[in-house]
Amino acid sequence: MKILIVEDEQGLRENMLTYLSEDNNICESCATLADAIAKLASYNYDFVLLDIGLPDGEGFELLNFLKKEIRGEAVIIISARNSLDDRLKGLNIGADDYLVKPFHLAELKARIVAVFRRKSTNSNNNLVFNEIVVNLIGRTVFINDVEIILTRKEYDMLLYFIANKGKVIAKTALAEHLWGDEMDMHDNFDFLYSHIKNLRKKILDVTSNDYLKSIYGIGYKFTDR
Amino acid sequence: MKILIVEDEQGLRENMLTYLSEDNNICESCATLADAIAKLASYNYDFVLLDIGLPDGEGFELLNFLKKEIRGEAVIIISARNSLDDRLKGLNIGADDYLVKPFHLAELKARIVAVFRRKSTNSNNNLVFNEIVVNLIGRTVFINDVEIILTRKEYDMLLYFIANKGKVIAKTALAEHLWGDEMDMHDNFDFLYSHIKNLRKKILDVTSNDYLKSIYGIGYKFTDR
DNA sequence: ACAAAACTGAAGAAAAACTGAATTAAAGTT
DNA sequence: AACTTTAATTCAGTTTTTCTTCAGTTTTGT
Repeated sequence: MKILIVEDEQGLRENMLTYLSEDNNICESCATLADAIAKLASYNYDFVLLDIGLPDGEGFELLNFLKKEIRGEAVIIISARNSLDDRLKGLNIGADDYLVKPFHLAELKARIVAVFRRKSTNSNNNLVFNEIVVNLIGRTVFINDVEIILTRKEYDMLLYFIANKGKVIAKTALAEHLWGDEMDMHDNFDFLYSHIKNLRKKILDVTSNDYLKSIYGIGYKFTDR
Repeated sequence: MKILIVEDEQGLRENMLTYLSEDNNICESCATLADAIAKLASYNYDFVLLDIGLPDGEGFELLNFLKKEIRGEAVIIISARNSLDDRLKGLNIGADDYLVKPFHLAELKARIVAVFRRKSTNSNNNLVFNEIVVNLIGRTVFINDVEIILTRKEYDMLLYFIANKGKVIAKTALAEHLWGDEMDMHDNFDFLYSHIKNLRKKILDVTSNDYLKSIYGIGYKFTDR
């Protein structure tokens, strides 16, 4: 999962960054609204963890920005304020959840999983696409009730594909989602090809359906037809 | 937004009706399953706010009805029951959100907006021209429900044609759109002809209508007559 | 009927994608 | 901390797909 942390309290920010990164998420962080908007303009994230009280404005402004652009990022508001008004304001503008400081990092993690699950429309902790079942909690994948063992990158890739099933995903977008902005892939997608190949093989070993379609010159599409 | 409120508690029903109507929604209400089904049969709504405990049955039945009919209405369940089982049941059958009584009307409103946003974000972006349907998200093209597979140039071309349907498009304009201004095509349009030919063939294979008309000396026109 | 424009199929060139194996890096163990 | 195991990345060679070119054919407007 690719997460942007917007929080000006340095200690908390770094704690979140460390904690969530340990869980194999691609995390980036910043401390101001301006930085956040800059990052959101250039990259796609699955999640934005958004503090309300920021040095250069209220987090709500960012929420408005995302709403106007009709973006897909899930937003969890993090705030010391617990009034009903603030909660409603956040939810009205389009936040997916609201977390009041102080909180346990474990709870943050649980909420991230819950929101992601809800966004993907299904009920329990599983993300399902035909015979493919991804368990978000255990990071396990079952296909036709056979577990397939995936590496980190393969798992993240599959999750991204299933979350975007049916959509064409550009190689650049995929690479960016998996590696963040640190990766400089000047026309070289060898590392991507390599993981794609391995994931594809593992899926094909237990399925006759080639879900992972290549779109020549563009990227990939995960679909059943 | 057109909203149907299904709730047997008179006080709550009228409160919701008043509150949501103030917000420029068209609201109608009823108190029984039977009435709700009658209304849904005759009118289209954007939203159904559905109480579970009704005098003549459980709201879940209505949910099943809607699901079987594959209707587009968003459903928010309203219930005094807060058990995980009930929540899951509702969400599994296809509700979009679940609200536990008692609740603030402001929160109801926030959820309606949130669900609407989620729904409209997920809706696919299609470009349609007669029997030709181009799905921009999936980068697919269906003609009479048959998928035709296009290369990059062909797809871009078709998109440009449909975006400019009925208009005459000069070859130079088309070439510039597909290759940019760096292409030096001094009177030689062979490369264009080649792609035109291929696209035309793929369309003609599944249609009897020759959409792609040549305008001698000028270019092309994409039209159905 | 003529010349210009448009079309066609096939072939070669180019770009993109894939593969297996080797190397390097990271994670996990004792 | 040294060692083992696993995963990620790089690389060179191969295959696939698409793009472009070209020579010959057909259509079009005058």
